[in-house]
Amino acid sequence: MFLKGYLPYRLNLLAELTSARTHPIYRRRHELTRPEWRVLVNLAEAPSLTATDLCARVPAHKTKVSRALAALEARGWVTRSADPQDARIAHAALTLKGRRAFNRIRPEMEAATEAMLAPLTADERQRLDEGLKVLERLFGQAGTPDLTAPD
Amino acid sequence: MFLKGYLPYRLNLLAELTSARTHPIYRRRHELTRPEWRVLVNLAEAPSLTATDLCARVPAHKTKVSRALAALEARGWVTRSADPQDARIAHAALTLKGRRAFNRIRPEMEAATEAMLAPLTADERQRLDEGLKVLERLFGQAGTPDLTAPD
DNA sequence: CGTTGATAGTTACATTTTCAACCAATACCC
DNA sequence: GGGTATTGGTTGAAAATGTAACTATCAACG
Repeated sequence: MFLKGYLPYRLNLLAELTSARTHPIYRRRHELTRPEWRVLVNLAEAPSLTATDLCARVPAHKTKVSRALAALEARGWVTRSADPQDARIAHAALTLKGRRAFNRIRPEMEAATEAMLAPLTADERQRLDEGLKVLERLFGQAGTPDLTAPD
Repeated sequence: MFLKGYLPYRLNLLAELTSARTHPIYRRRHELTRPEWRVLVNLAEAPSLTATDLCARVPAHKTKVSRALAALEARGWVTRSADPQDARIAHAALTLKGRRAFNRIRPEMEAATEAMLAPLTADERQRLDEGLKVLERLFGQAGTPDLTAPD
């Protein structure tokens, strides 16, 4: 069988299966698309970021980030302020309302993830983490594909 | 930091990074969407499958499978034949042309994956496989989310 | 300065995906 | 049988994404 040992398939399947538990939380319960959620998380972890920063951190193509920022701004969760040096750049930051929203959503996400992983022993969690780290190191160094560009 | 240790994010990112290497092959070089490619692979591994079988194996929502099958059929890579017992069911199978196409694409996909993993030692590959198996076992047994339904 | 090229970000259009009906055929049940 | 619910699969409209082109600003160099 080709599929069962095929790494991109295994990863995509596992990613979908885990997302199936968490996606509905931000999607249905909080009406956020995935790029919006990711932008929200990243903004929650930094005082302010430009769209380009977000592209690298999310990571996502700039059109996704642009639309996610526009949606979050329209919702009053994000403000953008012009850079004093460079008029092309805007610095995005969470508003108080945005931070409160994140603080509401975050524990729901963590609870869903923990519930999913509950049956795993400490040793299994360790092995899972090790395995993912192998790939993360691989991509961390060498020619990481540029996700900010389209395929 | 919330994100760095957050499993769904880690898995999605790794899945995207690996797919970034393989996706262009079936996408650009062979003009296949991802659902079409997955349906193709699954049909290559079974003599024939119904749309419902494919939904479970791909896994994907039935509209994706329906459209993928229609596209592959239009291309002459798949034929569908009616079930003699139940007129609702159609059995899909690869044509010779479809099988040849798969036989052309498969080694390209394997080569791209192997090139990506080339820097890994045997031990690292082992740890990666172990880690993924932990999750696969977890989902294999308990309440696996139903990907054939929408979120 | 003035032209040329790069960069930050948005917008428009095509393709995909999602989601909610929908049709046809079968199973269930009285 | 005859009604009702289920199942297999398709279709159409709306939402999301990918892609390319575009605007505006800045940098570099003559």
